[in-house]
Amino acid sequence: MATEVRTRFAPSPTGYMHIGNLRTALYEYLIAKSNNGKFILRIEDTDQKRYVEGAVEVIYKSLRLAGIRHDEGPDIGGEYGPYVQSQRKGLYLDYAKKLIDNGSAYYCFCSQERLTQLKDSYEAEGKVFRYDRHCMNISREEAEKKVAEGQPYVIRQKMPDTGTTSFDDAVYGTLTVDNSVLDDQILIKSDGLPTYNFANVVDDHLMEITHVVRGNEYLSSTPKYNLLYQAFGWEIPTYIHLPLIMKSPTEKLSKRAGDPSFEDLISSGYLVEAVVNYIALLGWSPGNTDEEIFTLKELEKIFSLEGLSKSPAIFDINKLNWLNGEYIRKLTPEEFYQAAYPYLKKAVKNENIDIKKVSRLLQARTEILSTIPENTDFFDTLPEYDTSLYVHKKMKTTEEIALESLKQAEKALEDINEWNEQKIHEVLFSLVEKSGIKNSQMLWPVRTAVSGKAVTPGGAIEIADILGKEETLRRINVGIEKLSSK
RNA sequence: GGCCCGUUGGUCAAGCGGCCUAAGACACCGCCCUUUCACGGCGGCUACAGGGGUUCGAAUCCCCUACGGGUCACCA
Repeated sequence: MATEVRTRFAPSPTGYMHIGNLRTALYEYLIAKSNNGKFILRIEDTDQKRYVEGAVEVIYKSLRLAGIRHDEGPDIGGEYGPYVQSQRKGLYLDYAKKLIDNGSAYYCFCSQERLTQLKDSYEAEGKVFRYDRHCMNISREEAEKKVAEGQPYVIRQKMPDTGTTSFDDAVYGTLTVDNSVLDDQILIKSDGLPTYNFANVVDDHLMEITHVVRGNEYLSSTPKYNLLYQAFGWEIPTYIHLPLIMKSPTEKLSKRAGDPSFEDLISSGYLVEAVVNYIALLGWSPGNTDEEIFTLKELEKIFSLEGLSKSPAIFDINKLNWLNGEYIRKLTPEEFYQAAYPYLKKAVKNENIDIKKVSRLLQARTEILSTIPENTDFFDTLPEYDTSLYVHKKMKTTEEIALESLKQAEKALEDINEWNEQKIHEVLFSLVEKSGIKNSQMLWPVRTAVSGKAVTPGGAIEIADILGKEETLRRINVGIEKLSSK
């Protein structure tokens, strides 16, 4: 059997699911699934200084929420565990030693101070920093003696002095760099833990990862990875570097700048499916089709590497809004009601209001759930408004006409026994017919009176129905008084 | 700054040498529907960064320039 495709999402637990990270996870998942492969979750917590309480839970939660299910991971196990790097600590040192054995790495005892000085002097000369290999020629015996004595040390990768290193990337093609720009990077830190770069290579190999998918900020460190694979004699995986997600042409999307995380988007009224769909389209295109609404299941079928783009994509909230609206309209009324309920409850506390009816009015008019309270608060309390609201050119209304219409409406509405949309409709329209005015000359004033707003979800009749007879008449009366006192 | 990558309308993008006087979507603007708003329908607006090649022919290939980004840690 051909080797199974295995991808991995390897976040470091920072307590925050960045949109870019989520997209990386999504693509990794999709690459695996579109090839009937496996998607693995591995936690990269080799930086102890950055440890954040509960951060791993955020990762689980976000992935679960997004519907991105891993086949192996710390929480569910698998044949290649453990899946947390800090729990694999012992293993990296042994691998680093193998590299020392074959001459691809060496011990280094340089102090932070020396390194800092070195860096400063390079900087002063305007040169790029490269470790000066001060420790490279320490003999193996001497080095091991120092280690045995307990001297702090790191292990560095020995880069070739001359020549070039090339690697293939599935989206960027073949890339070549001069070896002279490669720094003898640290593999094992003085705390004994591996650096990200080293742990990554070792774990990806051990976990038989076939496709290494990551953000394009890793593009320039990839030659070092290749050299590491070669030094071990391991098979080089397929590299897939993803273009960045930007907030503007010149700024990255970032937490520090206050850009929303996945959870932020969800809690501000975006639907999970819409967000997932949207980010799938940031940096990837399904190709020659006009379709752009896809479920995760559909994406699992159609995703392909060819659609990956090389250039950065700007996160466009407008398009997300639209897509979210599309998803909202696709919900059944009941599903929408469930989703809208918490937002409705924020604005509409009056028990007499049938929020289910409000919900029905809202579904076609809502793009982001969080806008619901501001659009429905008038059901609870009639806002203060100016009589100029009654004047609308296109509706052909003036304050005089409005006053007259409201007076007629009030009288006619009072006679309704069975208060429902149909009845209200009949009454109001017969009024229109009787007085020979335009529909709008009756309905605009009524809508204005019952809502106190220029824009509302639903029209006069729907709102009156929801408000109930008593409240409707009360509000119409308020309107009459406002207009009469002018 | 060195190295690496990128550049189709405001945004996401199709396009892989002739089908391109360049798709589709979002946004924006207009019209229609309509009791407001929305939904829906119809239409409009804007793009191959610039310059050189290669070729019968270039958005597509090559080079240069400009601009943007990434990266140069005992962070990931």
